[in-house]
Amino acid sequence: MIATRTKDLGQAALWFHALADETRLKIIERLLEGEQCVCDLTEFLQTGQSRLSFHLKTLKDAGLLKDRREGRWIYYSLDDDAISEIGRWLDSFKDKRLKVRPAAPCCD
Amino acid sequence: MIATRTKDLGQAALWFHALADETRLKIIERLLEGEQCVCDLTEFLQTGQSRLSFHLKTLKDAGLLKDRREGRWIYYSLDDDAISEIGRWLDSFKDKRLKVRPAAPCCD
DNA sequence: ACAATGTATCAATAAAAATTGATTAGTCAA
DNA sequence: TTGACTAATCAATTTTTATTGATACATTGT
Repeated sequence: MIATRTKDLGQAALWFHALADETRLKIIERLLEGEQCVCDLTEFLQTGQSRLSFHLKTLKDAGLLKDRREGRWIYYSLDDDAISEIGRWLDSFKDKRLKVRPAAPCCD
Repeated sequence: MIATRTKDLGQAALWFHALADETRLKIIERLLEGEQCVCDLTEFLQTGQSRLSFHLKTLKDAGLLKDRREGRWIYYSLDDDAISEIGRWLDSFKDKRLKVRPAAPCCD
């Protein structure tokens, strides 16, 4: 269904946009090791608090991260559901790759 | 090695940026079916020639597409090498996911 | 209640990316 | 050679994102 596919593409575009930044990829790479509090990430990334907060929000809004407060600290972690969804989406993409159609001539 | 990893992240960010747009994803989805000439893509996407050309260039610059001229037409296709590279990169990412470290307390 | 700490949010600005229309550059056919 | 056609590129503008510094909010310890 066109509508569904379009919606999927929109969602995928959001995911990819969130991933299209080196700082955010560093965050994710770090979170692969497990949950981290913002203060640790700040130190790890050597960046301003406000800037980090912005990127964390970007990732969270894209559904890639979860956060949880514990006392004054906030811990971020990867959202495993989203990660799997992305994996599934990419697989479905790969599937389409398989059915190659005969070369089309062009423009008519 | 840090330097290498950083370079990889930079490359990945470029890939993801190219993928972070619904129009470009539509192009790729279409190219999964095989090589297409620009005129076909124009019709398929129902968009302006200049705009399409911009997005094709974006994808090509990211190394995701190849093009080839045949007479007055230019055909675009997916660059399989790049696609595999992305796949491998994602797999290496997944691998890191496996070695989960014990939960760190926080900030000291 | 107050001060200190960790983090989000806001407002202003800067930087990057996308859109549009016009122009240019190849290719073909008459 | 001219004209028609396909597609890239350019310039101007608009839109979107990112950065920075300031401020606000929640939590904790005193």
